[in-house]
Order: sequence, then C-alpha cells, then structure tokens
Amino acid sequence: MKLEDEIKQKKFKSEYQKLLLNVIFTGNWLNSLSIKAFKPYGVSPQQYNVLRILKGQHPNSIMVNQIVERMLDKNSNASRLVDKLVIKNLVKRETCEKDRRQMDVAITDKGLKLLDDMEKNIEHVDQLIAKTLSKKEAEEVNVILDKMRE
Amino acid sequence: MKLEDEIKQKKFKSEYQKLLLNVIFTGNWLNSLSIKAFKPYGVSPQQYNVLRILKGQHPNSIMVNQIVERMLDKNSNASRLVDKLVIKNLVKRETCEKDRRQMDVAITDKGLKLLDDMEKNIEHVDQLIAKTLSKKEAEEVNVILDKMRE
DNA sequence: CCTAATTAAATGTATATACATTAAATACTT
DNA sequence: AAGTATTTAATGTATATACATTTAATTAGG
Repeated sequence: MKLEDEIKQKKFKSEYQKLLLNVIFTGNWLNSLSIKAFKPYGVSPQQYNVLRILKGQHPNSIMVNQIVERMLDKNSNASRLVDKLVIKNLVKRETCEKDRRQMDVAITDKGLKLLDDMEKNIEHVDQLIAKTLSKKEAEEVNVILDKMRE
Repeated sequence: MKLEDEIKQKKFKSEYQKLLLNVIFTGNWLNSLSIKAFKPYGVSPQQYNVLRILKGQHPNSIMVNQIVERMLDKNSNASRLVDKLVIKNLVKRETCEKDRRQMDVAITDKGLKLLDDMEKNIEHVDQLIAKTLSKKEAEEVNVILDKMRE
C-alpha cells in the first residue's frame, strides 16, 4: 500500500520527505508485526535482539557494552534488558574476573531452546518480505539505506 | 556506513533479513535525530507529527480518530498526545456538537508559529538525506518500501 | 421507544524509553 | 603511591508505549 494511503496524505514536499516518512512508517510497521509475533514467547523485539546477539557469540559470553554495539536500537538500556532475560533464565550474567567493572553475559540452554522454538514456529517477517520483493530490490534498498546514513 | 559495521554483524542470513534489520535500524536512527532536533522546541516526534497533521487541516479541525489515521505510528495514543499539546497551548480541543462523542481538534496560532519557527531553524533530516542520495535513489526506495508492505 | 450493539475518546496499568546521575573498578599522571 | 580521570554498568525518574478497560454518546433492531 502506498504511503500516501497509509497516512492519508495526498502529496509530499519532496521525494526525500516521503523517504524519511516511509522509512519511519515502515520501521514502525515492522516493529508492530514483531511485537505480535514474539508476544506468545514472552519476549519483546529488543529482548529478542539481545538473545540473537548472544546466540551469535555462544558459547562465549560478551559484556553489556558489546551488546549495545550490536543492537538495532542504540538507545535501549541493555542493562535492564539483560535483567529481564536473567529473570526468565534465558541468559546468565556474572562479574568478569579480569575486569570487575564488566559483566559476562551469555545465553543459556533455555534461551537457545526458545530461539529455536521461535525460529520453527514464527512466520518470519523476512519470509513475508520475500513474497513481495525480488532479491535485487532488497539489495537496492540495502545499498541506498546504508548510503543514506552517511 | 554499512549496516554490517553499524551493528557489528559480519553477514546476514539473506538480503531480506538484512533489509528487515536495515529498515528498523534506519528508522531508529532517524527517530533519534528527530528527538534531538525537536527537543529545544519542547515537542517529541509524535507531538510534531500531530502538529503537522493539524496544520494540514488548518483552519479546520479534525477528530482524534482522523489524527490516528494520519499518524506514522498507529499505536500512539493520540488522546494523550493531544492532552500534552493542549497543555502547551499548541492545539485546542472542544466537543463536537454534531456528535458529542467526538472531539474537534485544531492547531492554535501558537502551534502554527512553533512549526514555522522549527521549519526555519532545524537542519531538516530530509535536507540531510538530499546530500547523500539522488532523487532517483529516493524514488526507488519509496516504490520498493510501498511494495514491501503489501 | 427501549434495550443491545457500536463507536469515539479517555483512562488504567504494566512495561519500555530517553537520558542524567551514581557507584564501582581500573587507568592514568605526576 | 595518591589523587584524578575514565570506563563500565546500574539506577533514578520523567515520559511514552502497548494494549485492555471504561465511560459516554449514538445507532440499530425488535
């Protein structure tokens, strides 16, 4: 659906203005889909993001700072996200003995199992996108978005 | 900067997977820029969005529902956003006499003046984008994002 | 009409976000 | 080595979000 219809705006000041609104709108749209898809598993998109990052490091652990560096939203409070995940036993956290300011964070077996479960059962958004876009189109947008943030 | 570097991830499962992350990441990036740019004027990006919508209708008023229909984030609580704007005297709200369930919301002169002020002083993000992208590139992404949400 | 269903907006509430501050550990600097 | 600066994470707090519930007004159906 065209952005014009999604937000009932007939025209935009410029193609750049539309791009700006389109990226924000589409980001919100994807976020809403994720919230709904993840809800049955009791995790938010941000918590999911942290779990995926930790899975990428498994079986090693990483520090909180490194989690933030890898997150999609740099403003999120990784400390508190990890809190939530520790409570649910999806990750473990312990003081790093080499530098006691740092925390070593790692995904647990339960966390890995949850991700596996989600992987199997969620109609993932990237599959959804694959239905409407060609690989070439996806590539094009990726190149341009990367360029846009310069 | 390439998404790979922004989130320190060497590779993605697919071009679609990268697209998904790229749109969310870039949306967050734009949102952060907006928060910072709008902060000196005492409005959040969502409040700004409402003001722009009301300016588009000026001098007419519209109901809360219609504001939501036009917003970039459909999950936002327009009722409470309008509350905030009323307190700051940027919009006025009164019961619609034709249907007393509805509220007529309109932008005030102070609201118009604020938008005007912001317009003049903010290095707008769309100008920023214009520096790195051609109009053709912006168009391409717009077409593809519109298609993606089908 | 009178009740039930629907619609519009407001409210409640639990959680999340933005961002500043604090606390603790380590690294510098002279 | 002592004091200062820096780094890491946690915490405080005001505001925002997601979403269910409530309240009030209107419409529909018997």
